[in-house]
Amino acid sequence: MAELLQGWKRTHYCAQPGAAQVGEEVLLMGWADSWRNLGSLVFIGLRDRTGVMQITFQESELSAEVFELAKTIRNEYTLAVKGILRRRDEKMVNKNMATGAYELQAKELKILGVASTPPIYVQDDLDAAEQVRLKYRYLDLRRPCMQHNIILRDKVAHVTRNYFAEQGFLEIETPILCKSTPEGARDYLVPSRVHPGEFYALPQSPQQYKQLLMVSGFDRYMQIARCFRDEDLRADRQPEFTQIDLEMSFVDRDDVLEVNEGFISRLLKETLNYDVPLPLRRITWQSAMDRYGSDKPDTRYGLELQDVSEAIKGSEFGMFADALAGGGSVRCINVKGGADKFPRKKLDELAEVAKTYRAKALLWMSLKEDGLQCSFAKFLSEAQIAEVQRLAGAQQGDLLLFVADAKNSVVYASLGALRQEVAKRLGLIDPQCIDLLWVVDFPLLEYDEEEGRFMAMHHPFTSPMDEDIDYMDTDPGRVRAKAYDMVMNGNEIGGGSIRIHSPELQEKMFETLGFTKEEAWRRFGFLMEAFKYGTPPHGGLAYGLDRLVMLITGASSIRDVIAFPKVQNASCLMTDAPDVVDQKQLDELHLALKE
RNA sequence: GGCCCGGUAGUUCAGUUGGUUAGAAUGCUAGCCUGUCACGCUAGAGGUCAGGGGUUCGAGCCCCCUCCGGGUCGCCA
Repeated sequence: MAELLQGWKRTHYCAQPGAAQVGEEVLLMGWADSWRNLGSLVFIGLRDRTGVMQITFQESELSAEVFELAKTIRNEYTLAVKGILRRRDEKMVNKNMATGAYELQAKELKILGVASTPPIYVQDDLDAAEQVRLKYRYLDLRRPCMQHNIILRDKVAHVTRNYFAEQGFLEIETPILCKSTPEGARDYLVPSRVHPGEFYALPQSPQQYKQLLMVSGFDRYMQIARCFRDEDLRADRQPEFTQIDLEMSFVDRDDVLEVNEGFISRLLKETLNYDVPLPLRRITWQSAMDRYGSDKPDTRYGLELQDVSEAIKGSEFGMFADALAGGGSVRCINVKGGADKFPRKKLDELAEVAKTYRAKALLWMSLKEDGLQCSFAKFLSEAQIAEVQRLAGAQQGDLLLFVADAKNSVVYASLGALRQEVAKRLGLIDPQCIDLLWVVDFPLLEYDEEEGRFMAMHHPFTSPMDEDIDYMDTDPGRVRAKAYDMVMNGNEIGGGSIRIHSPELQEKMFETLGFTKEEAWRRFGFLMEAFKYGTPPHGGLAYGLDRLVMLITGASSIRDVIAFPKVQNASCLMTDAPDVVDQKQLDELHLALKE
């Protein structure tokens, strides 16, 4: 039977008592982490979020009633124990335990909650399937490593609020029930009871609200904001996630970057005691793509891409000729000393990686001791081969991996992925290294073949660069944006831009995106209307808080840093959401389900 | 929507060429034990082999479908 507290008050957390409390009465509350019954001596490990303290129940020192009760304790029982803190004898000290030099000699005991046999062990070395962990998430979260992640997440939130408050930012909440907007991710919709047939949307981000706050004069805004996107999940993507969202007025790009460099440096100092060298390196989007094949390059290792299109020009090799004729390119990476490390079978595995990203094939050139091996040597002259090797900086023992495609996006994506794969396989990544940089000068627009029009690469409120505005009519693909991403170890941890603050330019942007004037006003009229009443130049940035905490804790999925995450099909294994609802609820919302 | 991997005691797994009553560890239950800390010893309970269908004398194992979980491409302004 569960007992009541009846006035008992905890004096310490489990890991707190030490030399200062020896000989004193201490009252701890927590969960039974372990139990060992030696007959007339019972040991209980008592756990709370700070750690574990050993409790001893000695039959000779206790009333029969208390001792009998102690013998019934099993794992995960919730307990309150009153006792005297003892220093353990030298030979009984447990060096594997933070509190191993002490133990609590119990005098009184309350079993506050009994526990059924837990479906998972509440231990760090648990290897249960994630499916089981998520069904019993409340137990999974008792494990010290999970407690650590969640507590560190709290710390990140604290440092964030403190830093931005010091910088004069105001924390302002924005609505969760919003207006659905086209462009961007699929919205989660909420039906309106009062307005039959109409829907709210959950925010994909507070983007438009924070811009309106700039119009209102709250010139520095921040919010730890929940965002929702109805798209497929990944290890680092959940349907609801948290952003550290910022916006500033009367600033240009460098002002935003500077404030945020201060933030990331403070954050990594206070969480990991890591000193970030400032200012952060900046690399243009174009150069990130050319050198690393990615707009979020991991620059902890080399393996840079090299364009060899010029060298192979004129080759009759179909794959090369097609790539160049189609406006694409042939590029390679040089795996230094890789000639002997990738036998045919492993090259085939790498080819599979490349093919995932739509590369038609992976071509290779291996500079082995006993001569050149190359999948396309017969199509090139000796001079061309020599030139390829020169461009790639190839030496004896190196392995060159090539992708040729008429679409540069395929060449970039597949070689970018190969860089990562090769680096992982060869152990080129120093796990201690933290690599931070800005990627700047993103294209404003990118052409979408399916839609047959230009789409905003970032979002439609992003400002073009001043000197590129004129190209919006003549050559939209060439316009660069005042957009920037912060990248950490090959992960995009934050992104933002200077926004358009002129109603005319905003209208022009919608026009370029193929909106009619009417449509643009219907969807975004409130924003363009607002811009007519005196709008400061403004810009901001948003960090993915979950991703940031994942990187800081070293977790392999953001699920491990979110208390109650969803699984791949966006359901919750613990609550079984989403679920069917009563017909009455549907009727009230004027909804009929499709047969 | 596509591709890949997985689902066998509470948990983690093994299960040979398709062949008797599906095993191990751990956890759990009961008993013994005053210094355990992966406690030990003794005994015991515990299975919809994810679900459905098929092939076969016979299916955990082979085939088909479905469900569930993971990774990934598309998607994610």
